[in-house]
Amino acid sequence: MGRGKIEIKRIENATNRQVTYSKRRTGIMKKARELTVLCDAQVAIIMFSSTGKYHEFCSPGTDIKTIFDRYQQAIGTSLWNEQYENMQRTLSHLKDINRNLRTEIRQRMGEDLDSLEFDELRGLEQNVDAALKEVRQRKYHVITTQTETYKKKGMREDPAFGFVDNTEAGGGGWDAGGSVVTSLGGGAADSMFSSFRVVPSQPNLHGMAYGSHELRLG
Amino acid sequence: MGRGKIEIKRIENATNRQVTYSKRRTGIMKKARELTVLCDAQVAIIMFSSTGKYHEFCSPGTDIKTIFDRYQQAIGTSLWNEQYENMQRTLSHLKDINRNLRTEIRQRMGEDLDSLEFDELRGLEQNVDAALKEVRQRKYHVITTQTETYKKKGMREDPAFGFVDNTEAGGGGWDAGGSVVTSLGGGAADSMFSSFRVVPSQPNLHGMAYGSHELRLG
DNA sequence: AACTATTTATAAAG
DNA sequence: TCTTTATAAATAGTT
Repeated sequence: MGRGKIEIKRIENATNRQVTYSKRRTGIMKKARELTVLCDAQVAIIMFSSTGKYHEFCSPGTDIKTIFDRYQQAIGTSLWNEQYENMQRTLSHLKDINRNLRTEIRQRMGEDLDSLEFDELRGLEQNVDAALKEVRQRKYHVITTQTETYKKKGMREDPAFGFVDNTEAGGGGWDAGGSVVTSLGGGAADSMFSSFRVVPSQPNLHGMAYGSHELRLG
Repeated sequence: MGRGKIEIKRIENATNRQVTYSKRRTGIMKKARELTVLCDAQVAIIMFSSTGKYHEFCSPGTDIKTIFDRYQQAIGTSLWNEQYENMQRTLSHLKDINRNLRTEIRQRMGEDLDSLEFDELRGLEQNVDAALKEVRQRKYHVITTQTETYKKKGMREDPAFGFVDNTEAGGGGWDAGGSVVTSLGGGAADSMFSSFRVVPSQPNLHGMAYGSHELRLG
């Protein structure tokens, strides 16, 4: 429809191509709008020109997201399912791990021991016993060092503590700062942390009140 | 363009509407195809008729998902950002919790104590000490019960163990079965589990080899 | 961007 | 739904 018939193949002249794109784009958008009104349909169009410019059309009364969600429903499978499901798998995997970690902590606190076999109990006992020795040793070391430090006043770092392993657990792609404070999923998970006070500047156990567990153990 | 001019407003006759929809839809799709070829453009179209039937067009050499990802990039903000970012927040939150749980476990094992203040060490010591007593008590209980059971042969559940708290940590929306086996994010996280053998049928600490920690504590 | 000869789309009819 | 056909609409080439 024009002064001459044209072959449907790429227009080599860039200017012509751009002009034709503009004209025909307008035409399509108009057609889409008409279709929407005449036939009570919903239409979503997205276009990218060869120069990278984008244009969109969407029937009034809805939006692109809605139409695409509906489309995904229609074809039965989310286009973004793969990424989404990957995250979901990662999430539930992390939850499983966390649940196990919590269980281990509880058991290391002397709780929830019912499910353990005798051999496991014996292993746990030995392990906790060894840990207790380590903690005591460290406590004595600290108190000794402190005393010496107070004596000398020459505040210098103890060489024995130079190698602190800062290896992180995560390592994935979604790192975020911040400390663990709020609840997640509500429920028993939180009770685990109810006795802890996390000090933001020192994300480890600083400020965690071990002593408060005495209430439970009492 | 037809035998008579028509007003652009909803066609009330349902049959006419459907016919017009069909014709014009075909027209738009053809135009889109031509635009794609002539102008080297990328076009994605999704339509829903008033009867709910859907039709799509997508430039060859690409697909709807690609065009929409590109579109989202173009407008600068993901249409599905909210859900996505929620998951990401949840993920990093879980990772934070996970890291803290691991740290607590290591400290309960007598490792990584350097960062603890004296008061924290004292609290930890008391807590581990109390835990040790609990574990020993439970161990003796088990060994006693076992002995009695062997004597009586009257295999019946011990009433004292009837109330096992099965409250779960998760409770969110993305539950999934499966046990914790594979790595997550690689790195130091895995070493935590290297000494555990998770028994799928019993997702807690059954089969976890506490004894193997002796290697570390040497 | 505007013009216009011509092609194309399509409304109505069969 | 498919074809026909008269007519409206779109647009290629031009200015």
